[in-house]
Amino acid sequence: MMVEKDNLGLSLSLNTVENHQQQQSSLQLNLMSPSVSVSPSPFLAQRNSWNDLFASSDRNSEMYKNETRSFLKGIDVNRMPSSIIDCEEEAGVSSPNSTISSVSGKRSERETTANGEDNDLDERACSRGNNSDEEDGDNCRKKLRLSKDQSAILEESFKEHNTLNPKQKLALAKQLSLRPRQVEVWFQNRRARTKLKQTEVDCEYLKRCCETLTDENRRLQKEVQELRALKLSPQFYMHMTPPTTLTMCPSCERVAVSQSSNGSAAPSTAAPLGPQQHRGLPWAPNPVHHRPFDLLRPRS
DNA sequence: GCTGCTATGGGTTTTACATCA
DNA sequence: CATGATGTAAAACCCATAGCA
Repeated sequence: MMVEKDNLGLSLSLNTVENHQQQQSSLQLNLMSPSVSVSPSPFLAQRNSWNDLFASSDRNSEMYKNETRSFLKGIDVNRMPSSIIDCEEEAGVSSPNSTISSVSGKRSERETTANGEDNDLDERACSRGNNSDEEDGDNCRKKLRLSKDQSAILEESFKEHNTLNPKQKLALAKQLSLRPRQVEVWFQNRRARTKLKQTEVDCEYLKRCCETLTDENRRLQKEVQELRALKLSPQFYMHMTPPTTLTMCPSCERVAVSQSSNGSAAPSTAAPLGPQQHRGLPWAPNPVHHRPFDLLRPRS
């Protein structure tokens, strides 16, 4: 949906706890991205509020681990809606796409006894179990679109948190009359779309960095040429003072020029004093005019 | 034919658990 | 017996891509 594209909830800093290394590496770029906020990821920030509702969604946390274990032991609170289970039981056995055949015996044994997460195995057998498409018969892949209401609720949930723990998934699935697998897939695809959008933003940003650096390079080369031309002129040497000790001001990063020959503390260049310049101190203007990346930083 | 959305299957990473030295 | 190393299975996730509207 086009409307959705503008509402992807993009963020510069997606370094959430569970992100993999590859994601983190790409997202560090975002810290300087000009088109989006530099504040921490909304996903990260919103995780807490979601967790308030659903205990913990962090799969690294002990609470989550315990939850997962409780799923495997078949706690009733995570039981699927009966209608959904019925659908999956019908579809799961006959589908050629079922992953049941590929799992180990141990796993299969658990499927027969456990509720909750393990229903996903059956869900994978038939990708489509929406209540509205009973007439589909053999073919599971029809009427793929979710309703507007379903999409809106999923979108809202995604804004709250871009990943789901089993409880959240089941609750959403029940609320939307979807199978947990469908909710899971929707979130996966939604994360993929977000990442794609972020990649586009990063790409644009890098492009602009490249352009800025090219301009800067051009400018510096021109400056070098001018200086070389000046160097050829004998008058150039007459204005030069011998270099002595150079130190850097820690606050403004300007170069201090202490001239031991005459003891004066005047700046060595003809540049006027800037607003940050320390009057009365021997800080010369910083030879670096500006940093190219600064130009790209978001201006408030 | 193109586009966007949904679903699938394969591969990877993380975690828990069992076994062994 | 406690402990660390290692192997294995399961779960969750990402990614590429197929199928559908």
